[in-house]
Amino acid sequence: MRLVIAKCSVDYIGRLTAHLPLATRLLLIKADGSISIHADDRAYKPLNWMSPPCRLEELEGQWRVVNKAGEELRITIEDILHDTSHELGIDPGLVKDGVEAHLQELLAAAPETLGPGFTLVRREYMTAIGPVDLLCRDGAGATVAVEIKRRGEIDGVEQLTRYLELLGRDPLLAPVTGIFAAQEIKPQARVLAEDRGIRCVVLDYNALRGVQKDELTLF
Amino acid sequence: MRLVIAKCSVDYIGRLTAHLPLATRLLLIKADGSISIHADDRAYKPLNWMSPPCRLEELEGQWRVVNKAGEELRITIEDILHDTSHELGIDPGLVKDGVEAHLQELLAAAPETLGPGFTLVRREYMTAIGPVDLLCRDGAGATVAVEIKRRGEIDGVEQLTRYLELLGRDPLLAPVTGIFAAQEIKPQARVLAEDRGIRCVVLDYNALRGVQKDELTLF
DNA sequence: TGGTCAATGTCGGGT
DNA sequence: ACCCGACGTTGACCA
Repeated sequence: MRLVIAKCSVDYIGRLTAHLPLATRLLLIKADGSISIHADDRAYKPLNWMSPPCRLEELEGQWRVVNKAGEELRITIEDILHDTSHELGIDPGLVKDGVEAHLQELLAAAPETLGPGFTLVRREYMTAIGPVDLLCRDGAGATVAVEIKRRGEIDGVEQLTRYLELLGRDPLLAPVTGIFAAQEIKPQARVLAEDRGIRCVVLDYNALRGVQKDELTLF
Repeated sequence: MRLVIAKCSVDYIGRLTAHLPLATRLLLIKADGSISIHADDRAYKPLNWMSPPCRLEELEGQWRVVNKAGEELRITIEDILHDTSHELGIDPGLVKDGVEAHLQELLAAAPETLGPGFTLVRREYMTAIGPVDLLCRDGAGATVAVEIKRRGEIDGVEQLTRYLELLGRDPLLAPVTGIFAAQEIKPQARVLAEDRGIRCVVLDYNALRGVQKDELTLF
């Protein structure tokens, strides 16, 4: 990893055109060849960047980065104030807990959370337009499609609606009802869902984890 | 801006929980108080970060970053290999060209691109569920809602469908037809749109710019 | 490779 | 502060 503080201007010509006027910035060159240009604010986002795979051609006062798609970053260097390189090695990577996949896992292990007598048919039930998070049967044996979100918003309701429309045409499954399950459901999403006859269920991650733990202690 | 290369492990407790095992990484501390932790790959995304506003408390071998929402980043420092600070000043900021706003601007100036006799009623026509990109009238005087995208995908069709449903209930506007206009329209989005009676129009950014330029030269 | 979806999405604008 | 939509979204996963 190479860290360069430089007075520079930048032009990007690719999916759009963008220009950065002359100023002092951080140029962050990584071992995979990627480069990002940071100002002294916004933790997350560089002002400009080029993702790998790409190639950096370093000329006098003019750096040029190009990728396969023909996108180009042109960095005009006025002055270099700092230039150091550091050996970092391969990172062991990030371990996450609490994302949607875990909610799905926990709910698949405890479908009765959604209603009495609920049983799981399949997780990630494939359809032509994408996978349904959970396919269940309710206490009466009717098919229920479940869309799981961390935060339930309108997009999620639309997604579930598309699945319901498709699944409802399958005579082996019809009639199919829907459940929109999330840790938090935005009011507008709830209105839209209920207007379409989709039941909303608010999930408690810790409680679900507790349920699973209790079940584990049975063995 | 402060650049630290350190052997560290990191824990994030917030919207989710995440852990980074011990390794050498870049800690990027910006003037606005934000911090991001980078490995030697992936141009764009840090492994971990905290967005401003947040506060960094620096103890012996243990950094702690917290924000208003109670999210926390705990950085355990094993060894510091590099530590420099640099004055960057305020960045003049990025100038973009070719984003959706420009497409909308150009199309608003040349509504006849969408069909003979088309006229503009309003850009960003407000509704209860959000702004319609363009509201037009066709050659026969009927209302047309136009959704503009750089890349037309299913989400955009859903969005336009919601607007059409709402606008169609307004007796002053009804009946309302829809146009899905984009520089590129994905096949699945086209199928969905046309299935719902929405016309698809592929836009040529350069041609549109040409039209506008021609009009400008008339004056 | 292309399609679909999640994300600690981030960011900006309007109400 | 909430809501909504764009983003060079990025990134992962699966057919």
